[in-house]
Parts: sequence; C-alpha cells; structure tokens
Amino acid sequence: MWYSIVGVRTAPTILHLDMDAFFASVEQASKPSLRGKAVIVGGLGPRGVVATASYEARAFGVHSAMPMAQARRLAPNAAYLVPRFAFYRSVSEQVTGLLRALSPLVEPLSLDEAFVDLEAGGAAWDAESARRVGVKLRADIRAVTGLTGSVGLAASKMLAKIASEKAKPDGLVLIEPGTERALLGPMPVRTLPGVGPATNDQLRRAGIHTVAELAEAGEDELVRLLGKAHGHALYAMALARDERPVVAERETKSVSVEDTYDVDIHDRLRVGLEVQRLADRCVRRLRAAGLSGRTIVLKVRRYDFSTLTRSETLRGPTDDPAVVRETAARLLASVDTTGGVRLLGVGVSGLADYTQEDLFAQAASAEAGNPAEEAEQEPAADRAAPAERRWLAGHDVRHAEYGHGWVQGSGLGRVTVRFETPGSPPGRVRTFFVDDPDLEPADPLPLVPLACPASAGPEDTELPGPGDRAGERVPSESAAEGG
DNA sequence: TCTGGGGTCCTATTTCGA
DNA sequence: TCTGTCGAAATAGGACCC
Repeated sequence: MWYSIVGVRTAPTILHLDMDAFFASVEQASKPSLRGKAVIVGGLGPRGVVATASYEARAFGVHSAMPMAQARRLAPNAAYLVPRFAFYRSVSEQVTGLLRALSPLVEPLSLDEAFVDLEAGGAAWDAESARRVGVKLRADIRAVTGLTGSVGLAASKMLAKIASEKAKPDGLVLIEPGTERALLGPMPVRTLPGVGPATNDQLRRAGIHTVAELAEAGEDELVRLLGKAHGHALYAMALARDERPVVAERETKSVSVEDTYDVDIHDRLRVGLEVQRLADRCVRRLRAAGLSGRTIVLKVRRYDFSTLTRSETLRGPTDDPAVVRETAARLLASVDTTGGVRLLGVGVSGLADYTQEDLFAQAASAEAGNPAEEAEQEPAADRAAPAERRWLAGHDVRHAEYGHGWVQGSGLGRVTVRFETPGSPPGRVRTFFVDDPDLEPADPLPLVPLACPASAGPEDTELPGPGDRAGERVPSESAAEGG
C-alpha cells in the first residue's frame, strides 16, 4: 500500500500511559480514610457492574466488569462508590496537559489511557531519551495529581500497550527493539489487542494458544478461521508488525444513550415513554457536540438478555428532538417486548456538522417554543427524586458547621457523612437527616493543593475544620449504604 | 440479586436505484 | 415501459475496548 512507505519505526518512541486503577485511585486521593483500603467504584443499583477496583480490592478477586452483587460477596467490607465522571475528567485533563507538552501527537483512548508519539514531538529519538521522558512523566503526574501511572515504551502501539500492562502498577517498562518476537512468542493470544473471549475460544478450538502458535498457523489459516480483516490484522500482530500511527483527533461517528432498569419494564406505555426520554437525552448530547445525524438506532435488551437493534435512515441529517422521538417510536413498534425489557437505548449515527435541514428544524422549533428543547433537566431529575437520591455515595458535600466531606451512605431518611479533605488526615463520621438544611452538595476539591499560594482558591482547600483533628479514632467501615 | 454505558469496526444479508 | 443486473446503501448482529 502506498502509504506504508512511511517505514517501520526502530526506536521505542511510542509511549502508552495507563493510570493505575484510575477511578478508585482518584477516590482514595480525595478521601484519606480510604487509602490502603478496598475501594470499588461502579453502579450501585441491583444491576450495577464494577468500573474500577483498587488494588486492595483486587486482592479479594474483584475486577472490572464484574457484577456488583458478586463483588459484594467477595469484598463485603469494601467501600462502594458511585463514579464521579466530571471529576475524573478534570484530573484526566491535567494529565493530558502533561502529555501534550511532550508531543502534539497525543491519542487519548479513555479517561485513563493515552498514546504519545515522542519522536514526532522531538521529545525522544532513542531508547535512552525515551526512558528519560517516561521517568520524568511519571514523576510529573505524581506531582500534579498525586496519582500513579504506568508507562510502556516501544516501537509500536501494540507493544507500548503490552509494556505498560507489564509495568502495572506504578512502573515503567521499555521493550528494546529486536526483542519483540521473543517476548511475544510465549504470551497467550488473549494478550493481543482484538482478541476477546470469542476469538480466544475460536483459536483454542484450533489448538492455538500462544502468539508463537498464531504466527506458525500462517496468514491463510487465520483468515480462514477469523475472516479477512481480523485474520490479516492478527497475523501482523503475531509477527510484532504494527504500524498504526498515533492519531491526535478522531471524529465522532455516533452518539447514543442507554439505560438499564433496576427491574424489567413490562408496560408497553412505560417502554414508549422511556424511549421518548432517551431520544431527548440523545439529542441534547448531539446538539451539545454541534452535530446532527441521518440514522436513528433503537436498542432493546429483553428480559432474557437477548439484544436487538432497529434502525432507520432519514433523507438528511437531523438534530430535531421531535424527529428523533418519532423515528424511535416507529422503530419500537416493530419489536416484540412481551416478557419485559431490561435495557433501552437510542442512538444517532451517520453524523454531519450542521446542515440546511437542521437550520430549518431549529428555526421551526424555536418559533414553536418547543418545550423539550430548553430546560436541561438534569438537576430537575435530582429535585424530583426522593431526598435520599440526592446523596450519592462518594459525592462531596459541605456542612455549614463541619465543613467539607463526602457521603458515606444514605438510607432510612439519614445520610452519613465523613468530614475530610484530600490534604487532611482521615476524618470523622456524622449522621444527619436527609433534609438537614445545613447540608448541601459540593464540588470536589483539588487532589493536590494548588501550587501557587497567592491565588486564594476555594476558601477551604486547607480546611482545619472540626472534622479533621489528627489522630482521632476513625469509626470503622460503617458503610451504611443503601439500607 | 448475573451480566453498565459509550463507543468502534467488521460481516452478512437485504433492499434499492440506475 | 418492462425486465434484469450490479453495486451501493441500508440494516442487523457481534466482537471488542475501556
């Protein structure tokens, strides 16, 4: 292919950063009483799954994607927290800032992972300079965020990622060019990106367990086994050939929202209403991103976990909530929901930037004063919910008398708060009525005190409040969560 | 108390239009 | 105007990733 004349990289100048147990680590950094303890972040409802488990929790066998119910059986005394994405994002942006200082070619994969092309940024050109950059980056991350990240360095994305995996937690691994095949050979095929449970089984049935065996099998055999794209790609990976470039910005291809319900919905009418709500939410996100799209997708997961999608492509792109709602409703009419549904989702793909048609739609709905447009009802949902729902486990609060703290749990009309801040010793716990007027939701505090002392930041960054006297007994895990 | 949410990419089949 | 055909879109489902 004409573009592959770009030549194979020979120096280990692709860096992969993986923040260690990111969500859980952020929580531990912001809540002193959780440091050194098992912390599990994820959905707390009856159908939640684990998003991240701290290393202490992993010792009990808890890991990502595990059903929360199972995690509770394995680690009943762990702290269970709901994710705070906005806060994680802000920490993630600090880290990304450090990466961008190294090179303009930074490819974020998620909030806690990214590739950096060090050579493109002139930050490194050989193994020695690359290692220096990696060591300094880890130190900077710790200084700026108080967190640890693992760094992998290699001559390709795949190997850099495998290296950071080996480096975890809190380490750095550099794969010397020339040693790749020998290193990869004995590893299980599952190590390679793109080999999940299904492909793994498929290969196992063919007697292929290791990367070396994958390479031995030969390209033709793999294509026969796995199909064209996957077969070719995997064969290349097995030979440690991976020339995928680090790409700084990729454009969004679809926008979707979905909800899994605590209990299956049987009522057809309810199902219809939920689909309308999802359609509205989806459009809000679409518009916030300045996009519109042609294809509307409805997703339904039924009581038995069977999942189906229905889609319809319009003549032109839209971001009109009424159009998306109507289309989704039409699609819903074509699916059988008897027996109940556990999940519903609405998505839009075939995205475009604003078009004529959108402008008409917008003008029309602006004239009509369409109520569904305005009134971002995120907070409204909070207000409408029972008072207890406002106190999510792990979220920050401020008490008029006791200062800054976080919700340890709520239930039975009470909310339990631990008063501590990132810079304080472990704090004390107090319980309030859920409607206590002195208690209000608060924004998270920075994990590391702001470097510049002159800037009088949020008044209580250093807060020596009543809740944080040193050395006091810390009531143990009363984690009265749910109830 | 089984199994989230937000994406990407690939494949097979059907449908549609020139 | 009718019919056949061929390729591009549209549709549905799955695997995978974090």
